[in-house]
Amino acid sequence: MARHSSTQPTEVELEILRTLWDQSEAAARQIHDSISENRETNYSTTVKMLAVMHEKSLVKRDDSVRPILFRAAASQKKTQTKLIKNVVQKVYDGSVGSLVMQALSSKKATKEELAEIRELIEKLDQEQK
Amino acid sequence: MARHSSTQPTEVELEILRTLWDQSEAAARQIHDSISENRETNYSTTVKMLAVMHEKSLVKRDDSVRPILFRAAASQKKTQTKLIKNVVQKVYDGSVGSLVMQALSSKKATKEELAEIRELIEKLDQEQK
DNA sequence: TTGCATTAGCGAATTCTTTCGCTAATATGG
DNA sequence: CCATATTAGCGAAAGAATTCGCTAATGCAA
Repeated sequence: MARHSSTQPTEVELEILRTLWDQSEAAARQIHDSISENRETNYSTTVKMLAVMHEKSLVKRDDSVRPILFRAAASQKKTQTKLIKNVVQKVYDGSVGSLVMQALSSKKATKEELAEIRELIEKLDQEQK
Repeated sequence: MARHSSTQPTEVELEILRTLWDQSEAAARQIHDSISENRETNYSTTVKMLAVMHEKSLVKRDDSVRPILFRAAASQKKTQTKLIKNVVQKVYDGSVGSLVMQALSSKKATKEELAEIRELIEKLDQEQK
């Protein structure tokens, strides 16, 4: 039955989740309109994906109301963390440092971001002592 | 024909690429042995994957020698960069800073890594001035 | 209520990835 | 050179992810 235990969201699923994180709660129609901005797709498809995602417990649905409302089952942060861990594992052999280095040098972060990161590093440095 | 223009390697393809980056050049057999450590799979499958990857131009092959030797078509760094950009785009709305912050705080980097990162930040800071 | 529009659900088709059996080609040791 | 093992290639099947047509259910406005 629950054939998808440790469910990494797929491409389309992620797009749907993104709009849900944005809107916190939405009906199929809104979700569809939202992802339609990037991806040419059919309302039916969106509805189906929502069904699939509900199967996988990626979304929760409130069908006590019409139209049915959807929410992301996991927070954006949690999901991101999982995805990152996955990438780090898959392409950086588990070395977060490498990922960070490369991310930083390949695409510039803003000044503010850099400052923030620097602070974080101070803190981490302390902890490690 | 070339139906895969901007080809993100898939799961298995990545594993194969990883061993190629490691060994720089290898025959199907070696590659197979290498990925067999993690993934239960068949020699035929590996050979087929190599064919597919050649189709997609993910690997180059030298068939002037026997056994045929394979190389990754793109460097590890280039591929990693693409993958990161992709993730950043998909899950962080293009904000490298967010990715870095989260990566750093979710999984600890080593002391050395932190030092390195700190240095990099100094440099980036300078450049931005 | 009735008719029309929107929402929901389902099964089947499509596309992409991964798998493998089977055969052919090539190398190797005796 | 022959027998046997290893390597290469191919097509088809199995598995996912994504798509959509069609129908059913529900809502809404006249």
